[in-house]
Amino acid sequence: MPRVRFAPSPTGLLHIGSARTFIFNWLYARHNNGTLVLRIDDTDVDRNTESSVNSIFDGLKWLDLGWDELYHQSERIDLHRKVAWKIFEKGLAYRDFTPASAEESKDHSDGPWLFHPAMRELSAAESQRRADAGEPFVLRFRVPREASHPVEFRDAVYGSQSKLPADIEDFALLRSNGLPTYHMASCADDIDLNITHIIRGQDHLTNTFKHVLIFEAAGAAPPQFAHLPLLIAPDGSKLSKRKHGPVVSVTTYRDAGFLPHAFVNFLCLLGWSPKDNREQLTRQELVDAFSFEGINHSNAVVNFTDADPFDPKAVWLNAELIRTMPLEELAKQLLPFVPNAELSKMLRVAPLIQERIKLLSDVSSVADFFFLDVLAPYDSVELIPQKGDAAMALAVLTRAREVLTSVEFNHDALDHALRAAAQELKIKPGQMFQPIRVAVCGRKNAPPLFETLEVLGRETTLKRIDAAHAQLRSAFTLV
RNA sequence: GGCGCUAUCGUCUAACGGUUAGGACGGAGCCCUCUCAAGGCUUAAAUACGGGUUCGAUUCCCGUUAGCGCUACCA
Repeated sequence: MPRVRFAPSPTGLLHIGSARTFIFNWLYARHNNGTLVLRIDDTDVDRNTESSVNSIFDGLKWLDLGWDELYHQSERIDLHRKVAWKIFEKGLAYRDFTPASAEESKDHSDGPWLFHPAMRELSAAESQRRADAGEPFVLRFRVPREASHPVEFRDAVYGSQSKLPADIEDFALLRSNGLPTYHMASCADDIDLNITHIIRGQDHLTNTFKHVLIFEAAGAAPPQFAHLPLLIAPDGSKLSKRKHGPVVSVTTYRDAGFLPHAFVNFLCLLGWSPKDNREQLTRQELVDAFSFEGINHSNAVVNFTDADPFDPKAVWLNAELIRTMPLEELAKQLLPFVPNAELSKMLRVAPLIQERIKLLSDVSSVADFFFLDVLAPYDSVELIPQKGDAAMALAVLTRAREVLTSVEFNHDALDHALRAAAQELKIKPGQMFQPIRVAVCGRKNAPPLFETLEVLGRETTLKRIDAAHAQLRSAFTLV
């Protein structure tokens, strides 16, 4: 049974790239009947924040996928240290007493910095003596320099990888404050938690050589690796909160009214494909179709602009899902996006807007007039129908008021009565409907008229027609 | 600078050496229609560049260019 892990570091809001890594881990685990471990990588005490941890949980819970086991790396530091010193005892790591302040002298301009020769060659006795004297040091991995054969591993996505030791620096295992580095903590935990597959972003591909070295030094077989192409911005740069703002954060999508599954579906299509032209997949279909073979090698652009912060494909996927939702479910989901709305009302509004909204939050701009007591001000010109004038609008409203006072408020009755009224006035149905629509909705673009009136009811309808009538008369000083 | 990864329509992607290079989103147009949507139909749009290998390269190899990543006592 495979065991995979998602290991976010809580240094900010949950990033959509992290969310995708989580999703791919989840898919792999579910596809293979495995276990998904959530591990909070919080060893960097200076940068970790409580709110960031909360943001991660908020985001992951919203995705509604779940996980099987939970660990906090900060509670496992003793284990990390133990493994580090085990590696030291094997002679595969050494103390480096170079002060942190001298680290800037590392020369990167001409090839990579590899190690401080004097420190790497320090005798065991001398090393021990200085440590006993309380001199601070970092514990560095002793990358084998004699061996000329490369470090190798096979990535499930990118294939065979190899790197010469001459290109790998003696990286740190333990910091001078005694805390493990990311590499040390991560590998020690992966070993201890029996992780069989590490699925993570491609930014770790070159780090993996170090990790292979650690696994071997610790006497453990390296797990399988699968690196994912990165998510990038339209300009090709990496997505960053500082540069691209809220679009990189999962909670932004939640707050904008994305359905969790639409978001998951969208993210899956970034860097992975089922290879059979399917775009909309259910959760189960994703689980069934997922494999490392379907993962691409090149970075994927999340297509957003300043004007349009969400990738159009994500929006489309969301709209498609909204259209196929059961109405009761849709109404419930819509409720939080309209202040003071009641479920009973929303249940009647939902069918009218189901195919007119792309995001749940659109309800507030598309259906606001159903929930308002008094309409927001609108331009009287809007009341004037196509190829008509103010007089026509006034005539329509006058006649409409008469008709709507007596007609039964259901779709067919309204349909017949209003069309008949149009015929009487010798105008087109469209010319009849527009002034009424604007009068009751406050705008030209709205759901179909008869259904709308039905939901609004006679009282509100007449009140708004009267208001429009009065507004029109004063605006055009008509009799 | 060194090392690594990558390169198909604007974007996401398909095409185990042989296709009129396919699909989706978005765009444009038409139809439907009480507005807006939804739906239907049509359409524009791509193999980064240069060399090989081959009867034949989007596909394999090399180079160039470009992008990204790593090169921390961050993760």
